[in-house]
Amino acid sequence: MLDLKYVLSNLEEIGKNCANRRARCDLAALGALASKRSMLIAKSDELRRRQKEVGKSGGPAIPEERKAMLKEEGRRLRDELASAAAELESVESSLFGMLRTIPNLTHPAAPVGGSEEDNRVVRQSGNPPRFSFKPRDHVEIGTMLDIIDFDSGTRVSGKNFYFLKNQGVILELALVRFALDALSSEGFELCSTPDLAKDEILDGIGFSPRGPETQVFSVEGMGLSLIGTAEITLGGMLSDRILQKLPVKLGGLSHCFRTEAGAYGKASKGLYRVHQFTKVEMFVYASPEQSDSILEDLVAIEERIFGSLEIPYRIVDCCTAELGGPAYRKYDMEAWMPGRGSEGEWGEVTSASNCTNYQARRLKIRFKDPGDKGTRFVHTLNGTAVAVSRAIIAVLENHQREDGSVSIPAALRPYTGFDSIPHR
RNA sequence: GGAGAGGUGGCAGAGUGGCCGAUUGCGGCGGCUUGCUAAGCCGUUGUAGGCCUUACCGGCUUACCCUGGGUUCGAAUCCCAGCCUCUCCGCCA
Repeated sequence: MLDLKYVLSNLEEIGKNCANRRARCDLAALGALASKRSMLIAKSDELRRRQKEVGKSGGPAIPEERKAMLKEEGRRLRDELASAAAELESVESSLFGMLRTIPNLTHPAAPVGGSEEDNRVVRQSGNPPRFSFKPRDHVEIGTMLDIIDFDSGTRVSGKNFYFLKNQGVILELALVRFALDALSSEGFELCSTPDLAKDEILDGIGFSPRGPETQVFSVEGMGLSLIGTAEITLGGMLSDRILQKLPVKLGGLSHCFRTEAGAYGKASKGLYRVHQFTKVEMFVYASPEQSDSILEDLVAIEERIFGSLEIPYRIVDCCTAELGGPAYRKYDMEAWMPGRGSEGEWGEVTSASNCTNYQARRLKIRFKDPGDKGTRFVHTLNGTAVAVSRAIIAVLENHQREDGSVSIPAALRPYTGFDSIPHR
């Protein structure tokens, strides 16, 4: 959420930003609600002030007659206050509801554009591998090697669920451990997080837990939802706190659950778009001065991880329309997936965002600036270290051999304990 | 799951209907004292919203004593519900 005062005093900038981001907002209505809110607060404050005054002039030993008058006056104030408070509540709920739909400001260097084609490719590492045979996709490989079982997943849990089996299980754990070790050596504090979180936390991070196009599964009657990413739990971890030392770097392991509502029609074979996967996530609380450069650091870590896995990738600077609500700037990493499309395609495997103070404002995460009295909101950043399901696609498809077996990249072998997955 | 105790400012800990945004101690900050240190003395010290003023400083006001309701002219204080913590018992991966 943006700062209300900032929005009100920079209407033109906000309007332009909303347009760039393809977000709808009615700033005139917002302004009208905001002045109504100020008026109602002033009114309630004044009523409460008089109420206090009346209360104080009470006391135990005053004449009955005067007491009766005070009671009368007090009751009147109470009723007036109740109606003002009710009106204020309704005004605030529409005002803040509206404010929450306004997306974050945008980094001046982020490309302006309305669709994926407007994302800017920043750099590429490696080239798509050349196979002397027709490469298989991961669904075929996974089934052949008996390491992924989609049919059982569908029977037990429904479409877009899966079982990992045999070396597939070990591969998942190896990727997780590999990523955790990488983060640990980068100074991240490791966490394994809850897989469910309170709806208010989801909301603060910018996920809407309810509603028709929600991306998250909710637990009936509990006020809890299955998390779509550990960004939610890691960001919630320090909510309502005043931090002393920045940056705070957390590396979180969790399962991620997504409904993928509205994702019909997009290329989504096999593991690419599933309802549940395991992910190691980076989350950083930083000062406003640090956040730009930390975003670059996060991307560099992602690149080292995929570089070590010997997977060709490219980094894209996401355009305004693709940023989502909270991100100020976002870099996606796309890995080459030889089995995707007819001749292979780039597919998103990680994503790193700087959300500036957009999430921190709602989650009330501040820090003390030693130079300054008072507190300021921190900046939050997040980035994927390894999203296991998509990493498995990239590993299997890039390292496949003609007979269907898969060679394990050297960096991963200490974690798997085997150097290839043979065809059975 | 059952029984008890409790949740107050950075921390400790008073406060059982109006004099309480809250005694006091510690800590923090500023100053005095001091050859240095220790000690002592004086002062100061929460967060957020609204209005006004504004280059800056600031002024007025409201809210916040776990959360949400209620009683009352008036609630940290009384009542109800919930959450959390601690102790004991039971159950369990």
